[in-house]
Amino acid sequence: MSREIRRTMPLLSMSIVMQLTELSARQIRYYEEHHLIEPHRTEGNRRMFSLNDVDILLEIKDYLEQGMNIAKIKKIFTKKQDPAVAEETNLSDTELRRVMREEMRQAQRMQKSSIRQGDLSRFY
DNA sequence: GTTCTAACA
DNA sequence: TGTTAGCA
Repeated sequence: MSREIRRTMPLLSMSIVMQLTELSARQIRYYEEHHLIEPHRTEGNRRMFSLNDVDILLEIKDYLEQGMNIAKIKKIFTKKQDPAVAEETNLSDTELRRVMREEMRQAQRMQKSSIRQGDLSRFY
């Protein structure tokens, strides 16, 4: 079985993922709405998560605990999947970490901005 | 009993 | 985000 399949095979129920990530069902569904995860659906429209989904959720949880809002987290994940950025970061792990640290700093600066987040979220 | 969507305090 | 309503 390929690595990709093991990673994306849908096999986890909502209740399991809730315990694994310690996130509420409300939050998990909300992050799906924002295309941060893409769980499969059963015939009965029930969500089936993959290990990859759980991985992403745990990462989201980390960023959340560091004070980032969905808009900023969304931006980071979008950039991560961007082919151009992927090529840049492929230079080395060290470089990738540098880029991520920069993302974090920028996000935290935004968090402290006097301008209301609601207004800024549109641009991210 | 569990999960889903939609909507509201 | 939590929570609740009404379904499947």
